[in-house]
Amino acid sequence: MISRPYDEIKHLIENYLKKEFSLKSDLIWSKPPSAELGDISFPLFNIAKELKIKPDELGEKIISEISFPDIIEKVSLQGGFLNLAFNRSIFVTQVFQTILEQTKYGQNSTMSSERIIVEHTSSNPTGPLHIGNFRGSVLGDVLGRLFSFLGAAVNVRYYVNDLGRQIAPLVIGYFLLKETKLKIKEKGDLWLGKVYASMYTFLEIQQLKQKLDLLGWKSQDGVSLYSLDETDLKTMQDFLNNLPKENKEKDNTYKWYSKLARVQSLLIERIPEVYEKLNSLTSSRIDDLESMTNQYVKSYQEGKDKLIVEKFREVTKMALEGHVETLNLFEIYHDDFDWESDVAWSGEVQPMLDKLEDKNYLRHDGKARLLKNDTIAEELGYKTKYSISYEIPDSIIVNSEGITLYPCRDIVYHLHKLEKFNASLCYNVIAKMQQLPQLAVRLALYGLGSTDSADRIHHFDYEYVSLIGRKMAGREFDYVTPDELFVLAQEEIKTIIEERNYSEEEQQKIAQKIAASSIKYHILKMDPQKSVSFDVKKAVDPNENSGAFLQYSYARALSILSRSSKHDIDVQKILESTKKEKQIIEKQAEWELVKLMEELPSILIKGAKSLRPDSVANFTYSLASAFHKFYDACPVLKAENPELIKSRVIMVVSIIKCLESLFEVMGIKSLEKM
RNA sequence: GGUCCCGUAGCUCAGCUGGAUAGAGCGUUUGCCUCCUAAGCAAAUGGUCGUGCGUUCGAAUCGCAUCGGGAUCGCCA
Repeated sequence: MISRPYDEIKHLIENYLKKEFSLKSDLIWSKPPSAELGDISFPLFNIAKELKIKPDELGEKIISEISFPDIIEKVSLQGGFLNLAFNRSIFVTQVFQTILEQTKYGQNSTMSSERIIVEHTSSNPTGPLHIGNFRGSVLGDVLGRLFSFLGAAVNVRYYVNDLGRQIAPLVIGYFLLKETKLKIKEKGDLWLGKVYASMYTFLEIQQLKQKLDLLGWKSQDGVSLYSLDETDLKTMQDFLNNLPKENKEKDNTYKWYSKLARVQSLLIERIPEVYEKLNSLTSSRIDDLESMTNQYVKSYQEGKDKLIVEKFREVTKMALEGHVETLNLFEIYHDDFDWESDVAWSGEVQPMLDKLEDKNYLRHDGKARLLKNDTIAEELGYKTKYSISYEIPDSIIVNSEGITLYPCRDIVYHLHKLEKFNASLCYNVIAKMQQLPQLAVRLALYGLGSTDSADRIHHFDYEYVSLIGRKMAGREFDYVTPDELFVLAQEEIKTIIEERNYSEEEQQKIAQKIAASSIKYHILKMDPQKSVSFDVKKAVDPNENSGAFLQYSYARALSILSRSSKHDIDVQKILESTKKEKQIIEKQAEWELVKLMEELPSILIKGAKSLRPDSVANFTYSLASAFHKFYDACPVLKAENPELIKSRVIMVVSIIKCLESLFEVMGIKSLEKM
């Protein structure tokens, strides 16, 4: 356990109060609003009330009866607050020693008894990652790093959703193009995103046309089933307008029609080559895309048709490779990849459904099956346990075609997920949108009797990211990818570096590292629960975001050390002497910096326990900021006297260690020069 | 309509196990490189913490109500 000066003092007073007054509640410490009042403060109101004494009287008693250790220099009482000031020299000597004696400052074994799975990203292999799901990647990555820094065994997994119905049109389109020997000139996942957007639109247009046919609209002869040409648009509009108002389908169909017309023209504008080429291929080669899609999905789910399996795997692997490439740019890595299709082929889905059926936890609606979420939650005490008082809606897990839906595989997957790593905890870093399906999985596990497993699985949810003024939509090929942000950020950064004397190669390297950390930091620093409207300009602006600010503080610190020999200062020697000598604090900037450095270990623990990786990011910012202030206010190598030089050199070494730990936790690369 | 999340400075956000005068960055204005990297520092500007009521010695923080924004609620994941 970490012993902090703050905690020591707290325990000292607390123990006194417990012994003398048999105090029951905990003592709380806070920071005084201004430096003159001291460094640590105890509001006495609550406990004074419990002990039935006036706050000031209690304060007097504490002051007169406790003999404070040397580290406390001043004790005072002010309006019910007991304020204490540290002896800066003793405090700093102690902090420096703690920092220097650890290989990695802040690393500890708080979580060493845990084995934790972090599942993150798990994006659909239908296109590139975009900043929406990338937010999950960043959060999951840092969460994993944090747990691992605190001693937990961490296993980072990616669940590949390769079975979704939406993959089939992509696979169909991909092979239509492949047969034409078309060369792919861009990143695979981006390419697939274009194919997916096109094919899905064709499918929807077909469905719309069929729907309108049912309502009595007649499509023209010789017009493609998969596109809305001008005559289509006109006759559809007229037809829909002339439908009687009371027709229930009218409004929705009209909306659908308008949306598709818009999407079609958007895609023609954005990705003309792919869209038009695929349109003609699909029109001439495929009679009925919808039934082909269903056939493909069914066949892949069964996994018996080798050719189909190969086709799906080829496409999904291509997408996945693209995702991994993107993630690696940002120092984000996975240990294992689990394929949804493997879960389906394990043959365990049907027995699982049967079991739920036997226990009467499924509701039938035609061929469709619904999980009786509320019944399970009620009967098995889930509602009481997690104090849920509202009614949980049922979830569809098998559709009316008899096709099992995503949650079915997810349930089976989760039955085994914990075993795969012998995990004590599992965090699924998944968008908030998935709240209900995630709850359904847990409830299904309850229903299946795996209560213990269910309780160890947590949905770490984060809000979605939108672009300013619009939503991101894969089906409209409208999203911002981390890759393009990376390129933009690099360009911005290069304009700054150009003024310095770096070689082309160095420039490139530096720009890459800064771009990656800046984007990552920009996303990480925000509360996961806040929905974000993403401003590309701001994400990429080196002045706006502070990823560079952090790296700059590190580079500045290193640069001081690298110049030490020129000033005849032997850093190694100074470090060796720290155990014997007392350190000096002269200026306020130094004092603020030391106090922050002292907090680092507890910030990490708090961040991990409260599942707030963003708090680590924001702390790092404060620390870097305090260092910049120190840098400006306190010359190190040219300090007034040798003692001060020593203390400040140790300060620099300490801040470097602090930043190294924090960078490791956030997956930010440090730069020696920038 | 039910459920969940969010409303803090012109903009983007910290602060929320209740604590003293609510903090950063961007923006606007002004200083600081003969001195360890100016991607920095210092200063000015800017807030009835959505609104109301309640609990409390004390509320941005807790409770209730209300308004506004977002997500989700039977066949997509």
